[in-house]
Amino acid sequence: MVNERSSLIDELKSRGIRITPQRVIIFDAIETLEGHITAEDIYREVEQNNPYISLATVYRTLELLLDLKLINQTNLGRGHTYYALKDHGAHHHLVCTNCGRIQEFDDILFEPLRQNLQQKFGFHANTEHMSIFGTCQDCQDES
Amino acid sequence: MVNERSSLIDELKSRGIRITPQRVIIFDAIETLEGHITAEDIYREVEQNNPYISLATVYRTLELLLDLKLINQTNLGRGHTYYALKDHGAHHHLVCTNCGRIQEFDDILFEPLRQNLQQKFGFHANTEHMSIFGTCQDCQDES
DNA sequence: CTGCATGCAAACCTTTTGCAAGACT
DNA sequence: AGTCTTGCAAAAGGTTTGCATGCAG
Repeated sequence: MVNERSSLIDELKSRGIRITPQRVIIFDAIETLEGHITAEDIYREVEQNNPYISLATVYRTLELLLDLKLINQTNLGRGHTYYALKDHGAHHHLVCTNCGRIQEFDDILFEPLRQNLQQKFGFHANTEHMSIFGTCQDCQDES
Repeated sequence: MVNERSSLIDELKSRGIRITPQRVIIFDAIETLEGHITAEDIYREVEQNNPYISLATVYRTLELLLDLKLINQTNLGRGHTYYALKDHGAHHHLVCTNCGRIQEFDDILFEPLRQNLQQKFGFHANTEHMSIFGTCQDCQDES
């Protein structure tokens, strides 16, 4: 019943954490969906393979992955929490507050600011997953 | 019953929007509290002057101010929505994910990144209210 | 006077939790 | 076998909404 495809599974196994069918299916869904997704997204994806996984299990699995620091958690908008695999690489998001579109940008652009914050405030910015709100090109053109 | 102190009131009046005692009190609270506050913060502040304003009215007033683009809305953590007056000046926040402390930093530090985003992606970053998560000096020293 | 705003309480939505039953190792 | 995980349903927390009443303009 255990599917070896997922790198998350190996990770859990190596830490001696129990592998269940539900977890395997949820991991698959997370890896299939990519990017930042909600618990609901995962639930809907999972339904296609196994209609009997409960939303509570999705949340509990996400919590597990958070504890293991294998995923990130972000609040991009109202009422929804978004999750993303960490090995997705250091990158940040430009969230258009008009159309909702999300673009990624590389961590390197963030480096100067990060250094400044470290120097001036002794603040160590978590550079793994930042979200910047604003207006994207298309929406600027429209107005 | 109308209190002229608030700049928000003038703003609403000039747009022909109805001024009510509740709105006046809520505006005062927002201006007194400053910074990013939750609906609950406002509600508690308001209680001191007038115990009979309902939470629903606070939310409806915040929605009104959002529509008029007089305030910003942000999600700093889980389950809470934060609001801030836009005229609070351009500044950003360093949120320590360890101790919860919030420091402000000036918009000028953000300028290089903003220019980069504009050039490379045509993305107009909303520079009014950014939050960066990380670890503050004190928490780094502890570990 | 008329329409918009308010208060109250119920509805909503997402997320969390208690508990008994079931599965992994 | 023993412990951890799941499902279900209920609870929780923040936010929104319907409706009758009340007030601003």
